[in-house]
Amino acid sequence: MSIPPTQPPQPDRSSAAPTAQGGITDAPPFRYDAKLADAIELRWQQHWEAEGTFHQSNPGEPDFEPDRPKYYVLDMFPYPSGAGLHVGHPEGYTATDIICRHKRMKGFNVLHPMGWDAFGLPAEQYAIATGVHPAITTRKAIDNFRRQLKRFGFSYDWSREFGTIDEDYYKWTQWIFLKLYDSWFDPQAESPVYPDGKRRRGCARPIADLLVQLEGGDLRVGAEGELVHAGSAAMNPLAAMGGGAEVIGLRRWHELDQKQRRAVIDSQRMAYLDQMTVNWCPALGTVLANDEVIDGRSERGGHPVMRKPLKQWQFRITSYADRLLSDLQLVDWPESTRTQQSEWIGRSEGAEIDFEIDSAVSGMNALRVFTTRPDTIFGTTYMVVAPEHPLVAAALGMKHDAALKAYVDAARNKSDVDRMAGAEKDKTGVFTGLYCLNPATGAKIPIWTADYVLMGYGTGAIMAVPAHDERDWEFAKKFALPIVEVIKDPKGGDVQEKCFSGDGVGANSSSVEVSLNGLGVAEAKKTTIAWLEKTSRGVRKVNFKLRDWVFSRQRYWGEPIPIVFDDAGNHYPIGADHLPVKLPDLADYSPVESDDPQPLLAKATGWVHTTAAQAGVSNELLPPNAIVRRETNTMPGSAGSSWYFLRYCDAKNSKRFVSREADAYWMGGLGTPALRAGSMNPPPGSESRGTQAAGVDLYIGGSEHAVGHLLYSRFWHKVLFDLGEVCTPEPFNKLFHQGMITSYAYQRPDKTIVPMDEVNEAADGRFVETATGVALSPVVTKMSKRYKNVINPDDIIAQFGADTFRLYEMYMGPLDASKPWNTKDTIGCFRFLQRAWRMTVDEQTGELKLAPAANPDVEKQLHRTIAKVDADIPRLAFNTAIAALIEFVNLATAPGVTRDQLERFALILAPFAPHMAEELWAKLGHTESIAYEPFPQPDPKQLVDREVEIPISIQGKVKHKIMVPTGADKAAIEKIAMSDPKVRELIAGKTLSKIIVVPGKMVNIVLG
RNA sequence: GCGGGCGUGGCGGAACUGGCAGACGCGCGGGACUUAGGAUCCCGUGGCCGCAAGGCCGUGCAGGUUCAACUCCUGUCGCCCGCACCA
Repeated sequence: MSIPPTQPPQPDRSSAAPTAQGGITDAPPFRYDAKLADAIELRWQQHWEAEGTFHQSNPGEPDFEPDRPKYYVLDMFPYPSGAGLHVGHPEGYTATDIICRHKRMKGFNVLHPMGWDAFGLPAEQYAIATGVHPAITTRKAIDNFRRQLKRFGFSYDWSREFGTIDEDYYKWTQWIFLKLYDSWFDPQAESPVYPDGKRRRGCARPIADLLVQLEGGDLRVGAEGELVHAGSAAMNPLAAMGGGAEVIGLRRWHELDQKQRRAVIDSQRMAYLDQMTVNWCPALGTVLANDEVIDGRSERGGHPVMRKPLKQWQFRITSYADRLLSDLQLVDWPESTRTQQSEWIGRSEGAEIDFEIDSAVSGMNALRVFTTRPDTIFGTTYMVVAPEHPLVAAALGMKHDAALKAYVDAARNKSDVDRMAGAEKDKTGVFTGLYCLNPATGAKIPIWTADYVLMGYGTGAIMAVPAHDERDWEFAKKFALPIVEVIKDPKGGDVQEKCFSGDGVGANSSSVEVSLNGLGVAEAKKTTIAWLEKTSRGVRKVNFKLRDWVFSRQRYWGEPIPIVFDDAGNHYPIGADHLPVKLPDLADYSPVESDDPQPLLAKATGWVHTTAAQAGVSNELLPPNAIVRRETNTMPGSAGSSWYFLRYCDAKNSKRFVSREADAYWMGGLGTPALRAGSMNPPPGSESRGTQAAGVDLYIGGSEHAVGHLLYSRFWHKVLFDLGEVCTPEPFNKLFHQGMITSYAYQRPDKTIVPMDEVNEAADGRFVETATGVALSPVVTKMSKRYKNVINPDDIIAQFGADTFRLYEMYMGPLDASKPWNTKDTIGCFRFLQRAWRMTVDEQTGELKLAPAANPDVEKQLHRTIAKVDADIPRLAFNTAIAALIEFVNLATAPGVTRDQLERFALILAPFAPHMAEELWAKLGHTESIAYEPFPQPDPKQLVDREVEIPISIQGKVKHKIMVPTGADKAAIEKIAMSDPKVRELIAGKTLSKIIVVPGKMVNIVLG
């Protein structure tokens, strides 16, 4: 490193210059105002950039320091929009920057990268609106974001920067897609070893392994193409149901023809192509994932979303449901986020039960249902199937029923908005004309169809027990179906009046085969399932709400899916050595608004039609000159963000998506050799729940990603872990969500909101609408263009500088709380920096002015401040750390600080206000950046006083205070208290009942 | 409806494991320096009573546990976030 400037840049103040507050000033030349802050900050930002101060090398690189422990701090990378940075971005980014700067000073190798989540719908839509190619607008937005982030002085290692739209990057996104394409989930196999030393059951394996097992005869193929273990134990319990051990239609691999074999393999892939009902948004011209649909409307734009059958690429995330759920226990995440994920996964235990159909329906003799309440089977008085259930189509095929047909058609054509609105309204439904038999009672019961039963969950059919299920009860009441009580409410409620879904005792539940009478719910469930399994009428079953991840989008601005098709519609992967499949240029990339999905890339006809050799398909799969058609769907926005944290570890690698060494070091959690060998304790501040799962040490971002991004990333990471490509089962060890920064807005009495620039503040502090004079009340809302209450970070930096901005956002309140921005309050942080500056720098000359000798009170307070800041930073309690810094300056201003004290103060200020800290550090004569100087240690002796003041309470109320020696025991304190004249006076003439002494804390005297 | 979280001065917030409620900042009041101040500095600032000393009240509301409750328990009201016919 070169010698940094020791003189501050001389700002232009030749004439009366505007101050931060815009008035005319004759302020001294070295006053810390907006102009000087700007000069200092730009000077240091240029210096850091020129010197590569925050470049962090990887293991194996020349200047890598292997003896230091590692710490990987990740921000959720931004989606660069044309609007530029929002004040919400720097909130999380400042927090991580403080952590990183602190860790560096504590001797860690710190990985702190930044990049761009740049594919996606908004850029495409903006491009459509303006007619400019999304690549151009996106690059421009990235440049602006980068400029803004650099202006905050964040200590990113910019050498690792990339965007998801970079060919070097999406090449590997496509490579991961192919990894998923070329693997299957083996429920019998065990995962690689977790950091806890154990393996987990159920693991992704290469398709090649599946072929070996099929060819070797270990696996056979069932009637419906499912895999069955040759050892007779069915992999799919359903296959064993009904047919007993002798499974009909079990075939060996060599008995299958080419087409059948392909179908079996393709149906096992982790990435598979299948017809499914999708969320189709006609207005956006694309399919959306479940988490992109809010209340039946698109998350972006709020357009209606329809259900539509479509062939789509999907990921078998459901096969990981169990591990995604149980591994949540390994990570140090907010409770609310873990709860959200586990509810999204939605595990429920119950049984699948076959009800014999008591009507002649061709090809169907049983109706299979899923229930979590098998214990209520005796109370089943009717059945309900979803309108899309095959049984309904069968019923319609047998006999014309106008009412039934009308109902089914209506349900099919309903958008999700309408169907969900139905949830609020009455139950609807139609009798199908079919009956089945209750296996418990033998009673003949009707089969209805109703849209409150969803085809996508369970088997799309339920056994209705109106006595003990709220929804069934409502339906039964409406259609006058019988309600039979089979669980006695201990409180004696009447199920004809109100359904009872709590725990109680079985009743009316006895047959020749089984009796549940007198059993509690849990016991009755067990008994029922045992009976069902014994009589082959049903099996224990676990269901999940989680659906497979739909991965096809009909958009332009996304990663192409590296697949081609032959004439017969068979798909083939593109060889890894032919990646990336580059996104072709399109003359016209506007969407085709249509009820019938049209991928945009189909317009690139020259690109779509190619040969196997040109596309890069292995000639083992297809002859080189075979005519093929490229996949025209693209990947969703969540593709690139599902693994970007891995790329940062080794961003320039052209051989692998991340080198094994870089992954092991940065993601491994036990990066330091000494730590790995157990010869060193983890450094203080690193003790989290973590290293059970390892991964990124700290990940900060918004809670809106609690299910989408954070679940998808976990899934990809687990597949890569199972396939041996990465070394940890979880990507993010500690997760933290910053709260939303809101803003004030003004509300009329009718609750409508007035834009900020149409509001006047009256002299008495009340607010009125300028146009009407109507009185308004201030409310806290999301920042929004509509309310004109959006704060632009550039404006704040221009007014106060980046150090003030950083301090203010961290000082507003707890990091995870939602807080209102109040520009007025920023002045407090600005004044703090100004006072700190004035305390040590002569405002006329710019020279340091230091006290010749240390004031003991200042010294003591400095040690306490160091201890407080050092403890608060790892807790992410920046607001209280900053308060402590302010207190120190307030106390030290009058006596002044010595050179030695200023050094320590600059060091503890550095994580928060790095520019001023560097400036002071340089003024102190240092030639190296403050960034890697050791964080000061407090002297423990300075942290305790010889005497402490403790309160004396009488009857629990503080009446007096006394001084006692630190460490005095109960007896000593009681003696001091009782001999104190004031205390004697207070208790004179009263009867003592009890004296409670908490050493070092307080004394409470209880009178009789 | 279900799940999670939160209610503390005029405002943002602090208070570690039950032990002095209101740290720190904004705002406000007073003063200093000033031709001037929307700059800067100093003092004060939860409410009520009192000249003062001091007293009483006070962490959404109502109870409870405790020598002691912002903190724990029960009930209740309000706000925010997530999920929402998942059988």
